[in-house]
Amino acid sequence: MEYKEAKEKFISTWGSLGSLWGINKAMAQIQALLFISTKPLSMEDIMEELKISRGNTSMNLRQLMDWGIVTKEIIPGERKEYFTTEKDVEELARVVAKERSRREIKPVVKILKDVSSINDDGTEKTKEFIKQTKALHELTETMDSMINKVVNQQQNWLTKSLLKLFK
Amino acid sequence: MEYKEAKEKFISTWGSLGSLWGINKAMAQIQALLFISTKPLSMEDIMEELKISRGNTSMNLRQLMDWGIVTKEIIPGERKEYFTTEKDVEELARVVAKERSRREIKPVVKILKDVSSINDDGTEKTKEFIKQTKALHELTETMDSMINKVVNQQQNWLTKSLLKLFK
DNA sequence: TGAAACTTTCAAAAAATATTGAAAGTTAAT
DNA sequence: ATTAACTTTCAATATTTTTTGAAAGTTTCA
Repeated sequence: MEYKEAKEKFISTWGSLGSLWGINKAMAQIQALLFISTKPLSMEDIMEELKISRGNTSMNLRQLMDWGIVTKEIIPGERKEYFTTEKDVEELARVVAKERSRREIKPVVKILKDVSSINDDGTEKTKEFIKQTKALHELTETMDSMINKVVNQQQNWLTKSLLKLFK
Repeated sequence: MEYKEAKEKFISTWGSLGSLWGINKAMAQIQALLFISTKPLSMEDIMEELKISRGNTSMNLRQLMDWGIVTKEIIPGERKEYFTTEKDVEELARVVAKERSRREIKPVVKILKDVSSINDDGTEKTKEFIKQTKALHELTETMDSMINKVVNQQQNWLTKSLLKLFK
């Protein structure tokens, strides 16, 4: 396999994987492109490489910046804006996990807590509802706490310690 | 909050959360409904409660069965088919994690392995590509191995041991 | 075997989501 | 203050995904 083919395969795979980490295709592809680039890229560069429109590029770059994964790079003497992504995979994983926890898991934990706290009127269906949503609440909270613990560790802790632990 | 309101809130929250665990809204809602039900439900029951069509119900029940989360229950003397879901949250988490690993993570790990194995022609861009995709391959493989390790543990191991470890 | 009771399939329709592109907005240099 | 170089916004459009519903299929019982 040649560089060009491998690159295209990587970008498209990473793009379709977007759903797994909760972002859209273009967003994932832009990140993938920056991830393997040896230098910061301009909006033009990205549009050209991925064959997507200016508006699309602009909106998705903003979202990537909101996630904290991509940063603007100002190149002295240049008018254009350039972009780079976090190059360290573990830091990347940490940021993604943290954001998903904040955006998606925490709100759900809150709702599970609320709905599992309804008054027990003694009926079977209410008892079952409380029991099941409580169990879900506890599991979700445990998972979230795990994620956040991992996320707050030092560089390399993730691979080194966890791999030992689980292998 | 009354039972009815809590139930509706739970089902709709769980439904919109579907994306987090990689299934669609109707599928997640059917699972949620079965999860808090005190008895197996028929297709009619589900259609009625969730206000969705027969075809939709049938297709999504099949998918839930493919995932191994929902099972058909034959009630003696009844012509209709009834459905129940796995009621134990940890078993549920285990099944979901295992399926996602198999369906989504493993194929990606394979592609990452392939693309990171291209011939190093000595150019900077090829070197960067190999370095970055290798790092991603390793991380993804580590994560997947963790997930599978957790997934194969005994009942309760997840909550009891991991919580202690991370709290 | 016939027919009632039920489930599955799938083409068409609807809904949700992503993308475009051009106008409006911003910034920096002269 | 003007203009050139660039970015952002957003209504319109395209694409993808989900849902519907009716016809076809299956099963069970008499």
